[in-house]
Amino acid sequence: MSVVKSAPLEPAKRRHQTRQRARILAWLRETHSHPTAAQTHEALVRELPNLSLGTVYRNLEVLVSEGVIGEVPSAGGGVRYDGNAKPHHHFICESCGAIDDLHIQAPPELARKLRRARGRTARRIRIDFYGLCESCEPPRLLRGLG
Amino acid sequence: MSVVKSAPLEPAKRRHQTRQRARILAWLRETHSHPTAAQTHEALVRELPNLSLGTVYRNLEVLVSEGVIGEVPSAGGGVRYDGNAKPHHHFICESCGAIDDLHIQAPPELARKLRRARGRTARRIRIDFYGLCESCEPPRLLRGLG
DNA sequence: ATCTAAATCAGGAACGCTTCCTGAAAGGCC
DNA sequence: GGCCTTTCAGGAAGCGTTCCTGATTTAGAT
Repeated sequence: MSVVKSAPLEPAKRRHQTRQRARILAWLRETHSHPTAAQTHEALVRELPNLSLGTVYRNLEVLVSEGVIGEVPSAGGGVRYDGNAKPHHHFICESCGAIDDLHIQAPPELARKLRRARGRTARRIRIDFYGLCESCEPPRLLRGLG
Repeated sequence: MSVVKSAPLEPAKRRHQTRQRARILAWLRETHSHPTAAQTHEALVRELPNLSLGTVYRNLEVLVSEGVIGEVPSAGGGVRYDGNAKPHHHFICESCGAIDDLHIQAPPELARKLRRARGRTARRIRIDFYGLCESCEPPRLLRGLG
């Protein structure tokens, strides 16, 4: 048996703060798009010339696990990241794949419906609206002439 | 310039019906889980010994584009397939990843909120509830003693 | 400021899932 | 049955992600 070390209370995990992670988070927050890991790397490699793609992946993973950023499963199967940690929903363009944040609340009715249907409680509800964004929507003239 | 062929009206696309595609669809429908392409292949390769994984991918893609089955972007980043084409939503267990179909309707209020917030119309709304499924939920005795 | 141990990094190799390519087989239509 | 097209199996190629290595950076103590 091993003796329990009387170490001082320590946080879940000791983390160093690094320039790389700080820049990744900052850029993710000032960007309103929802970039992939590769896009994040591409955007930052100018100011951190030897930032490696692996580092980007690792740090995105860390930030997600800390709940500082969010993941958005995107259309093409890839994962995208979202610098906005506050719960919100998305409008996703079926044509160009653009993702737009929606700051609307899920109606409490939904939680009730779930409880009725399954007796379960949702810790989180995610709502994705699919449609055509403003740029991809064909102009009215071509649509509703009849 | 080329002369326009006076071909008879033909459906969107002419498709052969094949045993492979039929079995993939049938199995997807009788399965209540939401399998990946690999799992689908694994399940069918017994009765169709030289079914190739590429064929599974191609046919799943065809069935999705026809709207006969649905895609469910799953937690691990992979894509899962859903033999149930009728629109429905999902309850996803945060612990074990199980996906359960919910046959509830999105409240019309949601479409209104979207219109108010962005002036867009949703062709489809996806709602994912995240929580703990029955098997993963800790028993009441351990929870609410206080 | 210097030193030390642990965390993190860059770079590249390895891995797994998905797509693409080819010749062969089966389906649909006459 | 005969012909043309679609679909198939199998394998190679492609792409995104994870893993591995030794080198570097960080935080905290001296």
